[in-house]
Amino acid sequence: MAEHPCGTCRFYQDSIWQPLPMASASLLSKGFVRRELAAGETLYHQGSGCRSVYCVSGGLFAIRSIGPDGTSSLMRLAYPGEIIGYRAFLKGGEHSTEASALMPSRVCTVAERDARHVIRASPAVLERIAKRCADGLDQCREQLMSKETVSNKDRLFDLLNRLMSAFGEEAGGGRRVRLPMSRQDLADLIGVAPETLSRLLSRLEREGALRASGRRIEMPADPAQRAAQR
Amino acid sequence: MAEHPCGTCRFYQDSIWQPLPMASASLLSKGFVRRELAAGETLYHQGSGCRSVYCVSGGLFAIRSIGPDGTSSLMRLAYPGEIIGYRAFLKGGEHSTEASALMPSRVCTVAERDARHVIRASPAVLERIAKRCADGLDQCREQLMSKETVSNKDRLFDLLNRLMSAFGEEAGGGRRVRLPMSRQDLADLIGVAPETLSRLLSRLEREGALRASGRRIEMPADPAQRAAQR
DNA sequence: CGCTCGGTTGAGCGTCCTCAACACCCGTGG
DNA sequence: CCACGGGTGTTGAGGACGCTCAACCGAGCG
Repeated sequence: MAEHPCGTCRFYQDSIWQPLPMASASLLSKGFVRRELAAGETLYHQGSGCRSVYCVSGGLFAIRSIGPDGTSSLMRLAYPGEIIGYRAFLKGGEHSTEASALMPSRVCTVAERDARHVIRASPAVLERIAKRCADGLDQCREQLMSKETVSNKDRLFDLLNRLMSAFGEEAGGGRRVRLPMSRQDLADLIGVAPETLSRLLSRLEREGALRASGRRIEMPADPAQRAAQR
Repeated sequence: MAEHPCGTCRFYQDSIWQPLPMASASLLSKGFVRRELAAGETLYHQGSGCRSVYCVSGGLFAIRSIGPDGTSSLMRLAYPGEIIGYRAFLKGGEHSTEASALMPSRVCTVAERDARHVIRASPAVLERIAKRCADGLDQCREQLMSKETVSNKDRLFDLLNRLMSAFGEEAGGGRRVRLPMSRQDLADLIGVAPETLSRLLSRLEREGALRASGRRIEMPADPAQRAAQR
């Protein structure tokens, strides 16, 4: 019989497609596509109108905004478990950003048509999508807030910590990670010029919070906490 | 018979409660309360859990965030036509901000219970609320964006223009408005220290974009445009 | 009168931006 | 093998902007 397509997913219990009555589940299965993306591949383009709902189930996505002059800037990251593309789905317009994989990644896709079918049959799904949207709003406001209250250096440190805990590995009394993005992207992410980012990294390094060499970042296990505490 | 409670509202055509089948409309009427607030009155408190959905139908509301240390800061304004309180409604948690009237104002309130009843009967309403949430998200990102790209002076000018067109009046070859908030609030709104706000105003004045005296702001009609163009 | 409160003005300072030069990595091509 | 060039990242100098602290001003009020 129709198993729930998210049944084996690591994020099943928090899935927006769950719980679902049997009939809706088989409806969902029809429109459900699991997709692997190589690093650099783009999932959807800014301005495109293909309004699927995507659930990141592995890897990392860059949500970029492309200015009228062609320059693009990394606005935020989407980690496994996050829903992306819901904004265009809810508003029914075009995507206002583009999403591309920063490392080999996987998404589960439900095409707009099918998603709307499922929602018609099970309105609770829409409720859960709306909740994700409200979460996104909270995050955005949080970001706006921290921009005023937290120093760029600290925000960079927080970001690196987040990446470290998501993708890092243990390495002799500390952790190590290979950053999946360029300095330029890193700079965009915390909202600073690349030169400034470089200097912030130097400062963190001088303070003993980390060691950086190219895209390799190492952080001492406990000492970093103590040093960063200051 | 049960008229639609929003029927006579200036924002009826964009109402989230519209269109609605007759049966749902009378359901809505039951939970529908129009409320007048005096300047300074607060609509809901941060941390409170009474999750009505509010529609601003007149006046102006301040959405404030109150820090753990008791200091409050004006995060954003809610103009007539906007829905507020939907975040707590969607997430089912407490309000993360407080809303208070900056001038004599009016809101239309639908209590959580009744709102959920209406939604159960007419899921399209939830869809419209979700859309408003996505709008809010867009606005928030827009704000984040403009923070990086637009100077504080220009952002202040834009804000004053917005207030001017919402609440200003014609006055001898220009427009005039009485600001419904303190300098501190104005400063919070554009994310700047009060001293800096004062200087920004001086600069705008020196450039001929406006004349400010206390809470009175005057803007020349066309010359301002030309002067601001520079 | 003197108080407080909101607002303005001034001085000093830190941070970040811009522009520019330079260092480095790694490919291609001689 | 080495020279070259582009892309990427770092470093330096100079300047703009906003923050903080502090003094001051004016209005409203006991």
